[in-house]
Amino acid sequence: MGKTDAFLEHAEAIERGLLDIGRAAKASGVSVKMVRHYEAIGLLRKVARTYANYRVYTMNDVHTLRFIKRARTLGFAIDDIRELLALWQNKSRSSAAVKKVAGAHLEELKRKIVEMKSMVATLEHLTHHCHGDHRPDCPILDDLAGARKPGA
Amino acid sequence: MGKTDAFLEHAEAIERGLLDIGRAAKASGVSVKMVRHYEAIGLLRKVARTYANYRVYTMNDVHTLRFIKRARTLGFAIDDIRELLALWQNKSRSSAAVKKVAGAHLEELKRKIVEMKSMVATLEHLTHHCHGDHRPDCPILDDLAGARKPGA
DNA sequence: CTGAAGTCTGCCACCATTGGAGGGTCAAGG
DNA sequence: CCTTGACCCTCCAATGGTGGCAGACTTCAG
Repeated sequence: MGKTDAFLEHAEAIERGLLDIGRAAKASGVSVKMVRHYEAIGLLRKVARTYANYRVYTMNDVHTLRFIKRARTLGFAIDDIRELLALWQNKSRSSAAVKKVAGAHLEELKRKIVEMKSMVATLEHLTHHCHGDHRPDCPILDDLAGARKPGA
Repeated sequence: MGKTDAFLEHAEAIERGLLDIGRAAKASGVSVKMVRHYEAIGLLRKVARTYANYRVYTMNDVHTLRFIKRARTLGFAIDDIRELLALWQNKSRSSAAVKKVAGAHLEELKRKIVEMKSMVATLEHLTHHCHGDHRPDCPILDDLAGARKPGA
């Protein structure tokens, strides 16, 4: 508070343990592109800049980026992550609120898996019955064309 | 060939068993929007028009739309469908070519399922250990924040 | 001083689909 | 004839998350 906020020259910032965007990206596993993007959409605070307008990150920012990265890896959507970040930073949160977000995502994942498994089942059935040779006859195309098992 | 191609007035077209886009959409299960889109990207031929510039579809077009619809339901990408449609319409195709497209898609689906299952496993583990009550302590946030089982 | 590597902003592309704006057309009924 | 409502038309934009490129500037090492 007392000290001026905008000291900030690149070399000096690095010396003081701060990171430029490249280092922050490497340290968090998020691409430089996405680091900027997350800032643009308000997932990450607007970070400080050097005189040359370079972004300057603290280790705290890197933690946030890692949090985002991990959440993305678990398939959370950006808006979910926005909420999770808010909960993370809110020390009077309830774990129920967190569990609710995770639970909804979990259900969505399961729903999608069921859907894809159904596709897989159908496709495996069809490919199993497809000769896969030089001849044109193909149950896969028959199915797509709407032929429903002529024998059944 | 002999007869002029562009008779085409709306009422007459309908009488002759042709369909306007709304009917074609309903008959195929594809939305009106997407019917136009599929034409725009060359998945469906450029259909004829009435004098008033309304699109006119044949039952053949409806079959194609159903084919596309079914393929999308099975998760095929547009470019895959483009290829499948070409194979469908090519009577000297080899079933092997069809099987190859389906097989690649199948593998991709399986890959995604494995990926999502891994997410589900992690999330279920975490939510299982989350109290989900008024207290702030939450293993889900701990995981996202990078805390790796302090006990282990 | 020069060159390479890093950073800045801004814009476009992907994929499939939906939505809207702003207009024309068709059919039914007054 | 005129209105009304349900169609249809085209064009444009947005979604979500990421990558890529262009043109300009900065930094740092040789």
